[in-house]
Amino acid sequence: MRILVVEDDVNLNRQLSDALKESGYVVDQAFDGEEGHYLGETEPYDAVILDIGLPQMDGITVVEKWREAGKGMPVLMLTARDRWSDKVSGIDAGADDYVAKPFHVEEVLARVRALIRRAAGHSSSEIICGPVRLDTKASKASVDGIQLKLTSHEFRLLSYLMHHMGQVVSRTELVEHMYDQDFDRDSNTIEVFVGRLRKKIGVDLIETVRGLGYRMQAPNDAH
Amino acid sequence: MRILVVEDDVNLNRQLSDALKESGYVVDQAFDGEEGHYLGETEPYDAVILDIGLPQMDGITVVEKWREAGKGMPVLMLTARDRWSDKVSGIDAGADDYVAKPFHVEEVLARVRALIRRAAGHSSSEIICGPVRLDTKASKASVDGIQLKLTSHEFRLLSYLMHHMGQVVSRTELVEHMYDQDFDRDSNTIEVFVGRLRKKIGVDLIETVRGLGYRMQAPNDAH
DNA sequence: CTTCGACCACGAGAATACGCATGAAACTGT
DNA sequence: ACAGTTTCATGCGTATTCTCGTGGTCGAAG
Repeated sequence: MRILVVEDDVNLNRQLSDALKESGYVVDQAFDGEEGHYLGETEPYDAVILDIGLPQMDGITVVEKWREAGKGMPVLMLTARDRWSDKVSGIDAGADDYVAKPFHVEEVLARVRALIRRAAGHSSSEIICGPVRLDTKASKASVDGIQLKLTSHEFRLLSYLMHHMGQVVSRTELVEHMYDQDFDRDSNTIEVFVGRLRKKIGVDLIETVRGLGYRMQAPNDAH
Repeated sequence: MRILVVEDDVNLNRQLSDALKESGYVVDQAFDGEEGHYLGETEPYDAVILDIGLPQMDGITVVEKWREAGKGMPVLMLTARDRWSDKVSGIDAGADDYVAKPFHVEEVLARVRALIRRAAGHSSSEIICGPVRLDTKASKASVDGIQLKLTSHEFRLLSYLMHHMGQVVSRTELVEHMYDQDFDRDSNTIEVFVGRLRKKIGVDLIETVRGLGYRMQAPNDAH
């Protein structure tokens, strides 16, 4: 899962980004409205954390522009004080949620989790696919009840696949959501990781759809 | 749009319900956790507003039970002020959003709007033609409920035909949509693929219109 | 009603593209 | 410097796609 943090306060930005990375997300940072807007429009993020008060272009304008351009990713707004009118207009402009400063980082993390899982159409913080269980809250996964030991990229791969269960996920889509900005596209890294994941969670769970990508699904189709 | 309000404070409950009705929603009211849980499990709501502190059963438990039972409707939680940990656990239990008391009714309305808007984006994209079902989002197709195993070109062909159901689709049109750029015109690949598709989904569904192309249609023509 | 020509279906093999395993090399943080 | 992790290159096996040839079907015209 790839997240964009747009916040001009350098310290706060780093604090948030670090916490997110710790939870296993890939994070891009922006420090003013224009940079943030540009990134959000060109890169595919699973969620955006957006300060409302920003140099160059304020947060509300940024969201509005994204929504006009058809970008639908979930946006969590950071509002300065208890300016509740800001919150309302932010939400109506297209933001999906807000947190008032000052906030606990834990809370922001919980809200980001909720936004991402809601965007994927899941209602609880645990996603279950056959014997595999993904605990988004703790960033852990298990098979048949026993904990998995996954490397960070393996976890990101599993997480993305499980958030898009039943759907075919292309290689490029995976690359875009597992890595930040620049990454050499032609390589078989994804295949390698899929292979390693399959070895750990069982080979039947990730189906390969030739020419399109991969699909995660509980294996009950004998067909 | 039908909304459930679960709140034990009679005044607050009425206040919210009135505001919602004013906005054009249909509103049901509940005044304790058990009643709320029962209603939410038996009636189909588009959104629920749920107080966290309730008699009989607290809000977090209510959400958890709903989620376990597979109920996925968006839930907006009302939390007592400053109970930061409550918010986090509420969100992780499966609530989609929360508002801290005391709140402005305007704000609750904005959030309900946002929740419903989000939920609407998850209607599944399926095309059905007789016994054939095509799920474009998952890149899957089935006949009489059983999964089809289609290759990527077969799927593309089926997809195009089903998107133009009832219309005659010419060979060149198909070629142009199944292949990027240039393609050797003198070849009968399309015919080959139509043949293979017919073998998999049943021969009656794709009618050949001599001299023009193919037409997909549910087979009920006594002709 | 028959015949003719164009159009289409289908099978089987050849050519290709694709995904996978593997192991070595490069990288990372401790 | 070391152990764990990630990246890259190679070659192989196979599913998929394409080509080709034959025979069948349809429709119009005589």
